[in-house]
Amino acid sequence: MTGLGLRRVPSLSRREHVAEILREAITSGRLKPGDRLVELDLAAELGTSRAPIREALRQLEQEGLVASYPYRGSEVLGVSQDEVEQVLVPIRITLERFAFGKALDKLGHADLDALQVLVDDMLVAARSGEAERLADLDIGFHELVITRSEQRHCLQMWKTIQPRVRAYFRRDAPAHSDPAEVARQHQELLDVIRSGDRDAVLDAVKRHIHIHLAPPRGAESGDVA
Amino acid sequence: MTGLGLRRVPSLSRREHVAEILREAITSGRLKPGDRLVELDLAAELGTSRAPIREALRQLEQEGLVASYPYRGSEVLGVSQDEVEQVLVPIRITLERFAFGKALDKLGHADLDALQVLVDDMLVAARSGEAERLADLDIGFHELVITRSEQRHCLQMWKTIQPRVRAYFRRDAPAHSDPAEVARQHQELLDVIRSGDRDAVLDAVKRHIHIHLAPPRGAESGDVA
DNA sequence: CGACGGACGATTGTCGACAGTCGCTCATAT
DNA sequence: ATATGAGCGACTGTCGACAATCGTCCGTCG
Repeated sequence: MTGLGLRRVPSLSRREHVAEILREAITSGRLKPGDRLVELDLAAELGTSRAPIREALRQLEQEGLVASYPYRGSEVLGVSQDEVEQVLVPIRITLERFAFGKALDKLGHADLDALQVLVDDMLVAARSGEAERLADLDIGFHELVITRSEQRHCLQMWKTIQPRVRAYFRRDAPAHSDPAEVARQHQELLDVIRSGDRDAVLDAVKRHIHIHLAPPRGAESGDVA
Repeated sequence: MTGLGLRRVPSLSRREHVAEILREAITSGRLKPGDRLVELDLAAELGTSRAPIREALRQLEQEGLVASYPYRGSEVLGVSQDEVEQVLVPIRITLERFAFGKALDKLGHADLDALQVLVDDMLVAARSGEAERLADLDIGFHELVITRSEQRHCLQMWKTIQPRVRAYFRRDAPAHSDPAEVARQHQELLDVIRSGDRDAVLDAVKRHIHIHLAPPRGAESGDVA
């Protein structure tokens, strides 16, 4: 009975709530790679039974944040730089190019305004040094467009890989770019979207993600090894 | 009580078993897009309780084969041609290029022999018209290499998208290429792997998947719309 | 005759209990 | 002292029951 931070909100299933909490704890670094996840402990902590916990763990497993071994429990996973740069970033580009292309015709004025608000907020967050909030806004920007694309498989895959990317950058990557620059990049992208030039958008998305996630570190080339 | 096709095999958890059965039913087309999945029915059918069923459904949901709506159940999803060609294929290429690159140094003689056996079997399957078996061998070939790459995130993502690709081709795509050609393509790829030339392998993988999954249908280009 | 609203059936979400498995400890024998 | 293996906790896997929710059917009222 308890309910430690758990609200009686009916709009969000318990499982979704649990997954959210755990995902946040992992991507934020509060739970580190190698940490063990004991179902009973988590259930007690979140004031629920093990059933929702187990289902949430299955989901996090598919997201690559957690690994489970039969009868031996689950642990938090790490993410390698190679994986992020050579796999996750290209996949994100593929997904977003497809989604942005599909979304172009469907973005209305209200959507463009909402995107502009997000960008404006980014600037505010950047100035006041709220890194967490900046990251949330960044994610919100992309997620809004992908949602508008009405490609649910695409959105779902994006949500699947996103937490891993975020976990990597929050845990292992040093602050990699000027916060204000992040806001500026999104403004640029939004401007291109407004132009309606499909090819330009696809190209901008590619550059945007590359710049944003994998800033040039010098000339690395012999990476696959 | 019963146990309709359910073995007391302890090596495979019930959940994994359920997921396997459902995945097969969906990719084979026995369950069609729009079909409803009722937990209690599935549980009865598979001689188990709802718990493993639910966890399996969560997994299939992440794989994009089914969708669930709170308090309203789950249904089988369809896969569009656009999604396969513009999203799943590029993602598969990204994943496999990365994995094959990583696996190159780790493939021993035994592995190469195993791959050769698979290719030989493909030829047999192709000749006797066993399409199912041919597809299984195809998947086995790629999965073996990816497993050897020892990139578990990569393997897991591959397993996540693979069922969708298979479902699409089994359901909606007409027999798209000569069975014998499939075997030949893999022989070629294996030969390049044997050569050890990394760049050649990466290039071969790209071509292999493109050819195999998206045979030229003429000149389509205005697709994003 | 059509709109509204409560009751019902079907199905999902959650819970607590029990069974099975794993790793470790500790007594025993060599 | 070391190897062995039975016993024991701690935990996960599974089950059956109960609570919550949705869609629909049907009776009532305008």
